[in-house]
Amino acid sequence: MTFYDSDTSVIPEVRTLAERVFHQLQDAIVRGELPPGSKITEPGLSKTYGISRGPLREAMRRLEAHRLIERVPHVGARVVKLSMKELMELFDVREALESMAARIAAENMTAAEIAGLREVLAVHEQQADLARGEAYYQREGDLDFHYRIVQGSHNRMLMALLCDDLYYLVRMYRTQFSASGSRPQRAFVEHHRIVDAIEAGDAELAELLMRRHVSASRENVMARYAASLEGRDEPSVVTRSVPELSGAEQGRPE
Amino acid sequence: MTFYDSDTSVIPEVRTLAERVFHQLQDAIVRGELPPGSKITEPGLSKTYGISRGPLREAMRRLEAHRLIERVPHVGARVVKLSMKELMELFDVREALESMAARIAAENMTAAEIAGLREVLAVHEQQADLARGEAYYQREGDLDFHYRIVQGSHNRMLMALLCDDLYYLVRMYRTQFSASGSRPQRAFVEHHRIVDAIEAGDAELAELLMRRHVSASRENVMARYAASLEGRDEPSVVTRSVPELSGAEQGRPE
DNA sequence: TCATGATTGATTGTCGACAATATAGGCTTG
DNA sequence: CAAGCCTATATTGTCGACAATCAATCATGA
Repeated sequence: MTFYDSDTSVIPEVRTLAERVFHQLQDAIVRGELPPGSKITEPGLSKTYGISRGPLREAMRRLEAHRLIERVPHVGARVVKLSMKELMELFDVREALESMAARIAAENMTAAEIAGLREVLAVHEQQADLARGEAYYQREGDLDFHYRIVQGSHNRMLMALLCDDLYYLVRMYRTQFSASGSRPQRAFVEHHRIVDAIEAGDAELAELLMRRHVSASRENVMARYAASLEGRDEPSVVTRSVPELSGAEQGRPE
Repeated sequence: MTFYDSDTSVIPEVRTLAERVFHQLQDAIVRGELPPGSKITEPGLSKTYGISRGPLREAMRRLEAHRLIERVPHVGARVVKLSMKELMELFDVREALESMAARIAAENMTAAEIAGLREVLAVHEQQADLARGEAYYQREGDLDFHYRIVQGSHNRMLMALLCDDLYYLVRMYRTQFSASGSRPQRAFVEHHRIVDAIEAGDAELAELLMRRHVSASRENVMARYAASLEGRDEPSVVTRSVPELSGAEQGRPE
């Protein structure tokens, strides 16, 4: 049970049909059930989820706002397909935003929140011992760690941008590029040092370390991508064909 | 004629009714015609703009995504009202994002783009000579300057976040807090130095200067706010009552 | 007089149907 | 045989009406 599941995925607000189907679609996209680039049609999803096109359009509009789908007027919508360039752009934005978050968190985080952070790290350490190759939990845990620091900034705008928008894209990229966790030890150490800086109230150091941490993650992804282009030894960038859900069609958006 | 007007406000896409009324509403909110905190109702706007509730709901959903209105299920929507805390949060995010944008822009901007930047600064200088007290154009020009640098980063995600979302909030704050431009000379100098760094390809310096520039602007706003709280000498934070458009009601959202 | 409850009014959520537009395929023509 | 046009179909955009929910008002009782 990860932290962000407890307040975003599991029954966040079931007040309206549009809300419900929005979260269902969001989950389907992030999990890879609706593969990137696949065309999604309103009548299709309408029948699949058993609702009218009204609330469905509203859900799709929200998905578009969160950059999970792309719509073209009078043409249709497709699940967003992150190119390597866009993925690097995402890392740039994360670096800028999360380093700022770490800086503010170092100034504002409560003792309880810091304790929670330490607890998360402890859980990671256990999982790192158990699941050596299966680094999936580690990666989800990594996101959990970043989640808590952003929340620790107590900056609602940062939280909205990172937690509500960008992190869904990050999770989506992990399924799209089938990113099994590399460099787990290094990341562990970096996480610990960041928490140390936050606990010491050293805002500048926390910012610097977070910046380096995200940047290192970016370079790691970039290196794996470059390696996968020449020698196909390391299986990283594979567009896995996933069973379709509603007229999923692996086509080029442009 | 500002730069961003040429590709966001003036007839951006008239493909659908929802698009058109979205931009109309966006403009009305930013210009202050729909005052912050006022409740907007679907039948009201529906009659005002002469369209059905369908496309209107779509437009409102987009406004919500851009953080210009806030919706509560089964209750209604209100124009967002920036508190001082949220305004400071906005400056934090701007500082993080725009400093990153300046860094990338210093690496990627073309000679033509840099020339355009210089031209913008030249226009500002003229306007600073002409309209001394009326610094409104200067402020809009300031936003124009920032706009071009973000575009110079060639980072679509940064452009989307800053130009499509945050800058509308910034313009809205300027009407909400009736921010007439202070510290114009200082800002001029800072702008020039930033362009110098970009032209020299000094990414680190451009980043640092932009960070300081945004931070200084933040501190300036903060100081004016603090001053307006004690002595009412300097007229800055005034919630001006604007003529209503459709059932505008100056009520507290919570 | 004040608190509490039901009732009424309005607003939002949802649905099905019609009109406008774009894509795909076949047909005609050079 | 290829290229361009035209038609047909499916999808999107828009509309009006009905149902569900919330806020305010008014009546009632302590």
